[in-house]
Amino acid sequence: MNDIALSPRLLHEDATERLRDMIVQGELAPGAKLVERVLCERLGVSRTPLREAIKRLASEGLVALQPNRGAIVTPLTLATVRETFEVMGALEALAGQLACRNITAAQLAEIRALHFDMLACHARGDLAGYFRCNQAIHLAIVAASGNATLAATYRTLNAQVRRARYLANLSRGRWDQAVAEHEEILAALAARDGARLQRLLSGHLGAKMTAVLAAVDTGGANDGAYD
Amino acid sequence: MNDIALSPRLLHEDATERLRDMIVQGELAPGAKLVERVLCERLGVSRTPLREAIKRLASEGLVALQPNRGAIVTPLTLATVRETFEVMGALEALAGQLACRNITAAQLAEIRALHFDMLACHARGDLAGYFRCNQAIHLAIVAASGNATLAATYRTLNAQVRRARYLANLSRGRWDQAVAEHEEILAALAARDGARLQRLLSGHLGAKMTAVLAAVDTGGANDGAYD
DNA sequence: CAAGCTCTTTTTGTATGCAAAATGATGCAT
DNA sequence: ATGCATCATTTTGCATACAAAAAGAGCTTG
Repeated sequence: MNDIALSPRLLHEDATERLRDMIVQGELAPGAKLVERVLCERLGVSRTPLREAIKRLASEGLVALQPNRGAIVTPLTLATVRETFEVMGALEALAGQLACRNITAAQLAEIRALHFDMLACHARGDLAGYFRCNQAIHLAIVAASGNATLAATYRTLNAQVRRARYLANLSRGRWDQAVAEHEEILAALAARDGARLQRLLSGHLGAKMTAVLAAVDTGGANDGAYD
Repeated sequence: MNDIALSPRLLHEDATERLRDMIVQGELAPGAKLVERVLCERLGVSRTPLREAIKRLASEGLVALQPNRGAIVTPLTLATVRETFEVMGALEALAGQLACRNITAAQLAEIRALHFDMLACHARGDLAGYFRCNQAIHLAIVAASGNATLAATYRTLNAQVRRARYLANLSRGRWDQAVAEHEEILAALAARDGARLQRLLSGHLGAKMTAVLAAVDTGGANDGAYD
């Protein structure tokens, strides 16, 4: 009858997700050593699934393996953040172009709804909520491209950028600017203007990168990851 | 004295590489089931490092995990091949743009040398050699971008495309065309004409995709993966 | 003969044990 | 004290043992 089998959660998958979250949220700081015994206790699994999780995260670039010396959380350098933004910019530009061809009315409506949610958060000064909406919009555009490989690649790189969020905050000026950029992005998408959307997304990502780099560089109170 | 320690090869890294090669070269066909005991014998390792290797390849997209039912080699569908080409096209375009800014004289000289090697293979009708040179050129351009994240992402996706090589061959007409395109690419790179290089690489990848898709679709004797 | 049931075998997922490498502590000589 | 050799401890890497799930064989029943 009930074929909606709750997928039998495997320990190593669970461990992978939780460990990834711990890294993205900065609970495990960049450069921190991953001591197997400690993480086993914290996650309540044995070393075998934990080690499998670590190997997966290594392939995602969140963890660096050190032969015979375990693993560390990948350090977040200015160079890698800039590199990641460059690649994500190209991917989002492509996604925008494809989305203009492939997006459905329902998908566009959902993005528009998320856009207004985002405006509401901005008006209230709710930065955390704004961040969630913003992420959802970008992921929705990427999903609307209809290219699953693109979406998967984007998500993997995005994890790297999200880590920066916990190192810096967002200036009011940059925040306002980001919202204005989103207005234009939505308009271009609704008009199915692929070339324009591509330019806007590229510029948007570039500005975001500049903000994040400046924030990270000054060890400062700025977080471009919100826009 | 001798600190040049020959890196102590770890079994799981070795297993990862060999398993990846087996998949890329089609020794393990798309959709094939990965039976742990069999692979352990073939690779001469126990299940622990083998399973770690499988997890890594899962994150690279070469393997699909099936909870409680092991893993299979990711099927190669037309859709995923097309998707992968689309993403790689965007990445190469970005790489070309960056390479025009960052490439060193030595790097350019090496690419030029590879280009002539490639012409030699083409003249001799040495398809395998041509393929090697061609891959080396594209990887060198990506490397010359100076963006390591871009290079790593590119390599991961490239593994997917290389699998198609073992499903199809390359027509003479397409081969000649590809060589002509490479002439233009080299010229644009030497002239540091980023915009033009971007267009050329995009078009080149697009043509390659068309060739591969046609070849794969007809189950045919065509292999765009060579160009 | 098809469909379903039970029992066996195989395969996967996880925990644990053991050996090698790395880390840290102790003592010694300078 | 400082540098360094030696030894104990810890940690990693790998193999294996055990349990649960899936796959398969053979029987039964409609």
